[in-house]
Amino acid sequence: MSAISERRERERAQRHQLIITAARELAEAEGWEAVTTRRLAERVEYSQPVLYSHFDGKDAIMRAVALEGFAELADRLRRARLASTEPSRALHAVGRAYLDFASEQPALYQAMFVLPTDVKFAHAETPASLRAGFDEFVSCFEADNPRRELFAEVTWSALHGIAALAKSGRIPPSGQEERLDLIVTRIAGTP
Amino acid sequence: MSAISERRERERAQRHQLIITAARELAEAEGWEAVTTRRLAERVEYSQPVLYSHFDGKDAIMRAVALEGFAELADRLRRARLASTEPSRALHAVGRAYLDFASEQPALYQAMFVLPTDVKFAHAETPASLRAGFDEFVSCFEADNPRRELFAEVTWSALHGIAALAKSGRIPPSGQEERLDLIVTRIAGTP
DNA sequence: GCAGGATGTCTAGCGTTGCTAGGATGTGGC
DNA sequence: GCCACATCCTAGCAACGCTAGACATCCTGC
Repeated sequence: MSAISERRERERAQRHQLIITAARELAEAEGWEAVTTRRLAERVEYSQPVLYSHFDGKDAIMRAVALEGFAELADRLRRARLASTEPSRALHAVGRAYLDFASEQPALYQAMFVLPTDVKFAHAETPASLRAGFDEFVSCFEADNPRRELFAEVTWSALHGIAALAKSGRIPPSGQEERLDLIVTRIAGTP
Repeated sequence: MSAISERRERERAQRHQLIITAARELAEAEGWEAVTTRRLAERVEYSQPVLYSHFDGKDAIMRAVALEGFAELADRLRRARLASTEPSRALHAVGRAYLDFASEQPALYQAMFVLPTDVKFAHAETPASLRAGFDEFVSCFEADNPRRELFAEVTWSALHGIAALAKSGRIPPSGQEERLDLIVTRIAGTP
């Protein structure tokens, strides 16, 4: 109520964000398997139990990181789509932005789309930013296409496939551009 | 050298396979996170250190399970391709066989294509069965298509994308058939 | 100004993980 | 029959996620 408790709440929110950022940086630097509650606590210069006063556990921290990623991804996809001069190239631009995001921040991408999660996808409780990111793909298809949601879903899935396989070393990371071209031209039907 | 040591070697090989099978069954029943060295040892009715006399650690066991999966998958894909009467439907048949494999044995699929691995893909040391599985996709495209390897790679990646996202609950598992249709018709170009 | 209560943080510890050292057991060869 | 060797198990290590309970600190009301 008082100014004091307001200040405390503010500090608490800052620390909350500090934990998320630290977890994200640590994961990006050394992978999620290196993100232990002990190391994370040391990094934010608090003891372990403090983490549990902010989050329900390690999974909840990863969830918070993923949510941050959804918002950033949606923003990048949106800007890529709007920046593409001709609409026929929009899907290509969005696809490249998606792949860039995945390769530039592999740990973040992993938390969002690979690791087990309880975030709801395609559901009433789906985070708005996640839905917004998906809608960027949908917007790349003609509004009168009754199957545009399906097209968007499959395009996204295909991009996820090459992103995931490239990250884990199962396909050479060098050919992503060629694969993107093929996916876009074949699925969007714009040769 | 003697018959006795031969028998011992035979028993050892049996136990080796027993460990792999037990790990696979346990993973399929309760997920890989439930496959601990203790539980696995209990299941094969030996003590923990015995596992380490056969494998270099838990990762090596998962690797052995994955290798078994590669052979089985290649076999299923091959039979699906050969069973399809018209060549134009071959890719569809192989794709469905791939998705069936992934959904019927999710833990096995995960060890093969999702979890971190040091198995070499698209490399000189690539296991023959893995290469054989990939070649089934390649064979679905015309031999005179100079980009058939790329087409196969992208088709496989797209199928992996929908398989992985469906398994982790990120797309509804119910629409796989529709997605398969779209991938095959758009990429193979056979409407 | 000072006691009382609430809030916040830490130390210490529990059960489990992957993995390993060293001792006990039992078999094979001379 | 005895020694040497191979095999296997008990016991333990460090690190993991997570939590209970003690300690300190700060705000409130008299």
